[in-house]
Amino acid sequence: MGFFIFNNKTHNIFRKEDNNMAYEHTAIENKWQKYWQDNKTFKAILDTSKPKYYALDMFPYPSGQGLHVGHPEGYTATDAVSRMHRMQGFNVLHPMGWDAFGLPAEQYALKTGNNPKDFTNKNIQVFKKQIQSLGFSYDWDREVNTTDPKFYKWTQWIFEQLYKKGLAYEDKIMVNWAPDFMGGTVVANEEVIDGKTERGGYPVYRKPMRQWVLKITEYADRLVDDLDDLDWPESIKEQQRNWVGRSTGASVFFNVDGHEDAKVEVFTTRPDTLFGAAYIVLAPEHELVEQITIADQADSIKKYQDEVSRRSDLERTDLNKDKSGVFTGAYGINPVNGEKLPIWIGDYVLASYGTGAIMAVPAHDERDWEFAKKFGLNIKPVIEGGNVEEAPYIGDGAHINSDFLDGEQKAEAISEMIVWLEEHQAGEKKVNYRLRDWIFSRQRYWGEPIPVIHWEDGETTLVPENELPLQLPDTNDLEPSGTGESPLANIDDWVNVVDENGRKGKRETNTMPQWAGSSWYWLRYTDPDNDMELASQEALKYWSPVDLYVGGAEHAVLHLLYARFWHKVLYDLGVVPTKEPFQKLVNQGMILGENHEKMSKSKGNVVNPDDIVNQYGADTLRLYEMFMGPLEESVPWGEKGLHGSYKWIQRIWRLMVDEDGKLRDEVTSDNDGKLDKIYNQTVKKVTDDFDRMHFNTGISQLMVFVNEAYKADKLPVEYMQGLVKMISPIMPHVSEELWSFFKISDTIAYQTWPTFDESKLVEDEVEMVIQINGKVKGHLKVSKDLGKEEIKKLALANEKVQETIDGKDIRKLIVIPGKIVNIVI
RNA sequence: GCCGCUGUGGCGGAAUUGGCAGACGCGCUGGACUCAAAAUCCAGUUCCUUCACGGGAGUGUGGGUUCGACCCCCACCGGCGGCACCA
Repeated sequence: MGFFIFNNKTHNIFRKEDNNMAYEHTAIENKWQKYWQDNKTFKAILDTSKPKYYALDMFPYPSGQGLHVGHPEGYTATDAVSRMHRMQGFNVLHPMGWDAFGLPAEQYALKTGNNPKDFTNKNIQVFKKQIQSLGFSYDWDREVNTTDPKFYKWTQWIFEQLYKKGLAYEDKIMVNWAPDFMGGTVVANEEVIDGKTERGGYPVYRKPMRQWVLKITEYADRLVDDLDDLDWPESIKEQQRNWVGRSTGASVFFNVDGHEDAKVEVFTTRPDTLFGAAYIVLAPEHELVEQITIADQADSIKKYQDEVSRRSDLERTDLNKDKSGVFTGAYGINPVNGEKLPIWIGDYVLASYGTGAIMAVPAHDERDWEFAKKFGLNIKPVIEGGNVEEAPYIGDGAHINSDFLDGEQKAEAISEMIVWLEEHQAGEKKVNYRLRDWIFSRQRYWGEPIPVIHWEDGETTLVPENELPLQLPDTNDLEPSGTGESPLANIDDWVNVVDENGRKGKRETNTMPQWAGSSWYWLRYTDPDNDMELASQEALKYWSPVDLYVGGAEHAVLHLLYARFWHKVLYDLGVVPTKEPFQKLVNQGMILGENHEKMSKSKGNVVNPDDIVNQYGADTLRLYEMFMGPLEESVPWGEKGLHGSYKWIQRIWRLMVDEDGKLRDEVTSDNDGKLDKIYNQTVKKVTDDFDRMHFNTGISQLMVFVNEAYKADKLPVEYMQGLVKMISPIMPHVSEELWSFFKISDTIAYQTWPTFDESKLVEDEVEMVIQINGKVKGHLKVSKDLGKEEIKKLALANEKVQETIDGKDIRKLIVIPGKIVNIVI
């Protein structure tokens, strides 16, 4: 215990009367937030002489609920990375904005007769204030807002480019029609859960409707292949691959017996099992059904089709695993052996995937096997192994009953069959995708208007580029159209247009989905005020790509896939310089309630960040969220842990500041060397851990250093400055305040990140472990350069070792210099 | 059902290349300071056993590879997330 502790004790006596100089989080945080704002400390300026770093958060939807403690977790992580990079000499772009189109604002407006714009702007103000109270180093001059016409001008511009490239088209397609939802609207597949709308839980029906669709399928291969070069979590890449669902196989053509003009095309990933095909199944909606059905079966087929069309998706999949189907009476000819195969229809074959028709190989496919068992169809094995009467055999094996494929294994048989099919014009190699084109229109007011005009003569044109943005009309009187169109259909002034020749037309009343703005917003941050381009080439070249993108895993597929798609289209147009938008992606985990359950109002376990900031301060909240566990994991909130973080900040404060509010006398330029090793170790570990976003372990190393510093008599000023710098990415306010004691610079934000001296880390003596049969029996302090033989001798001479060996034979002796000796007896 | 992740003290979590399991924090226990409490500082804290010295067990379970396994391999069990008749 050094005199420093003693010193502290004596001062404690006076603390009761005078604790003015204690850590005052509110005053400090207000002071520095104002300083940063007034001085535009974090303004990012394009400067090609410096290396850039682009750290991005997924921008939030500014809901009326305000900020949740989950938000600051990811934000603090990117903020810490940004602050550290600034200190390491990078030119950092760290922006924030608002994904502000969306359903709640429109619902609110419909209910209350207000304008969604005002409501949204109010929510943004609340969100912004809350976010600013946490001290993030955003460049607020680059704030974007998807609902701002200056922003959505370019969303519309991108739509027009898609249209010109043939990637946006209108189609009458089956959509998810939710008549009870907001006066009737269409929702995307991904917004339907168990036959109900994701929000509100209204029933959803299939209905054909005119929709705008984006041809994302054209990019399917690139969306899969380009994942390989990205530094993303494997789970997210896997989800995207599954979503695109690329599968390689073959198309096989079956002629229909007695119908010269009819041909059934099936898709299969197992063309090698063609000799085992027992029957063919068409989706009930398949276009050939009517043509080939024989008169006797027509009634039952019709009845079945009606039945199926009334079934919801829920009944077709989840609830009904029982196979159903009806025989058409027609037969297909197996091209490889001329066998006649009965053609059935059944709803286990989906019209939307592949060709809507399959060849059934019941011996080697579970679904086909169930169907065949139920309807007593032939089950013929073509691969050895298993008993196909008992269960389908899915594994690999030698082919049998397969003519020229007999004896071959799966992979070989597949390629040989494809060669045969192509030679005989009976089929071809084929790649299929699960991914469907992206339904891009919504029947809503509060979204970007689709810049299209439908003229009375049937022509469809884009709104000319120089007339963009096509603004949403202001209105306080939103009415559901009731027809399935958006409320815009009621606003005659806006909908009806006349061109210079007197031709009449109507504007497209569909608007874009919420995904539109978020599919390109990160580009706008690079040059947010540009009226001529979505961003200048110079800015895009300098700042692209996003180096670090942090957000929740709930956007694993939709947002991140749509964003990649748009980015690739813009890349093809020469607008952006990189193939992919986000080089590194990190998903922060969820913050759970204290009861380990997801935070929700109904469970009463929601923590409001405002309360934490008031009681403990933003630095404590930031520290706690970074210390509570690995960023990627879901971790439960704990009030006790939060309090511990608060105490640690005060402990640092007291380490350096005395009761008179001055730097302690122990902080000195006189270095007695006692903290050399731990300090250099700390710089090394913290730099490394923060770099890898392992904040919890980096912070723990800083705690170790502080604990050591408390035991030291002298606190070298250089080390104290280094400490303040190292905590500044996590706790920026208190760091600025402590930094100001050194009177070096006004702000710590651009001070140089500490470096470590490697020579201070190596010790002349190392402690080695002596094990006997893998169990630790003793330790050995030796010179780090000592040779194996000497170590061996010393180890064997150890008293404890002698005792344990007790004259037994040594069977083996392993020496790893500097680490371990293991004696096997 | 399939795919991915995950399982370590009372709790959150460490262990970077296969080399002393449990860093750091919370909680708890004890001590110092105080009339007292709070705060602070110091020390201890995986479990079982022992007054103690010591001994034994131990990273979801069972096996394997290795001088040595939280770490690698095989099988199984539990938790979380995703997909789900995708041919």
